[in-house]
Amino acid sequence: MTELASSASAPRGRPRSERSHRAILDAANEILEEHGFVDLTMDEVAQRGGVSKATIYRWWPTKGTLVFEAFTANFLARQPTPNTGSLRGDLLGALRNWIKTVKGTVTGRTLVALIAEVQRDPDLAEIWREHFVTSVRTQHRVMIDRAVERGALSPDVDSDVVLDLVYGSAYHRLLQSHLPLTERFAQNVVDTVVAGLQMDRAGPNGNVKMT
Amino acid sequence: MTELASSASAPRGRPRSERSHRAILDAANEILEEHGFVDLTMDEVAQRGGVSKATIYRWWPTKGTLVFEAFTANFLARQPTPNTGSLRGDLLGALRNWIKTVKGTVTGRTLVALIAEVQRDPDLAEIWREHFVTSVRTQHRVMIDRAVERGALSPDVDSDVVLDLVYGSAYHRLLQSHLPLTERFAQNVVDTVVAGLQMDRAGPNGNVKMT
DNA sequence: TATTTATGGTACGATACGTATCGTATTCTT
DNA sequence: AAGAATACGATACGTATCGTACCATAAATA
Repeated sequence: MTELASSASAPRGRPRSERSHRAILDAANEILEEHGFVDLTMDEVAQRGGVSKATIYRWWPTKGTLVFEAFTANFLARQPTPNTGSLRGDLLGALRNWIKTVKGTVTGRTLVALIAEVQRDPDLAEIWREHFVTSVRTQHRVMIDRAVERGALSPDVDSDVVLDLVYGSAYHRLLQSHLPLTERFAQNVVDTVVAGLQMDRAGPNGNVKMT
Repeated sequence: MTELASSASAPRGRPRSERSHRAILDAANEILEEHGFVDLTMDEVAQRGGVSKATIYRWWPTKGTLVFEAFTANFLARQPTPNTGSLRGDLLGALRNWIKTVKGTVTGRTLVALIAEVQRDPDLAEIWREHFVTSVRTQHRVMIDRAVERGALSPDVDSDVVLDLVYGSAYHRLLQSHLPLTERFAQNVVDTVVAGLQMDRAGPNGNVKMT
């Protein structure tokens, strides 16, 4: 990304300190665990990482972008896409993974805080959509594509709507906190969606014109 | 709330200025329209409302609570619960109302900002759940109860999950902005959910133990 | 009239983001 | 070896904005 012709010519000046890079991200993750996003201050990241604040701002324009990078790799690694042979099994497995990752965890609290921050910072919102939402959804969409390939699902099904139904309802409970993310909830959601999709192969999703 | 025995004894000192009360809420709504939640400052509310900042903080402990009150009545008034005689018609009508209210509007931007603020302020979160989420959901649940009464839906259906599916997916698109809130989206969501619920009267929601 | 409560005006404390400056360090180029 | 380019740590500062403190005054009751 930074330099495509890496072997041809090395960059001119002093190279970026990989040690500082890691120290900053590690410090950010530490503070996130201890205090959470709102009470994480850039001064503390600098102090604990043994770096200057100028160095942080040289590479991350805002607090949000820093926390985003500290968070993302960690989160994505915990979201493998299951492959159980059935749509129901895949969706339920994926939703269970997600719940386990976010429910009552630092990761979950940081996820919530980042979604909140995204609503306040348009620049971060763009990064969020392109580097988080898009990649997660691309991964998740595989489950639906496989079901179509197996012939278990009509190709006319709108995979975006399927993902919105499953994950939208889950994010809803995470953000509104009106009800807990239980195993029963996961099963009800997946069962209802899968039933709704398989009802008619031509499909409820073809009913678009029926008002 | 403030004084139950209103007729028996009037409160002792100078009464609250209803003029200032309204001026503060009006100013807040004005600024929300012009600048949005993040750039709304309490000083500007005070200045534009012709009141002192101390007066604002006497009645609203935080910026979030003030904006919440300025927003809520306005929003709730725009969310009537349709009664079309069918579950599909009701849910689709309600979802269309919601989309119309939030898509590309000041109300929508303020809703988003308040949900973000709720994630940062636990006190506001409690008010939000009790005075917004709960009342909206109570209203919406009527649509499902009516379907059960008509015999169109099993009483075993978990109405909370139904609401989470329909509104969760919609809030998901509002907050993540990955895809637009189109008419087609609304129809797909409602059709899939309704189909999933009616598939088997005993129901997908009875499948809880089947893993 | 005394007491109680609310108001407007304003100054101030606290916090924290993000910028600016400076001398120094590390690397490549010539 | 000298110079150019870039990164680094330290630190002070500007800026914004929330929320509090204090005052004299206004409006109501007892």
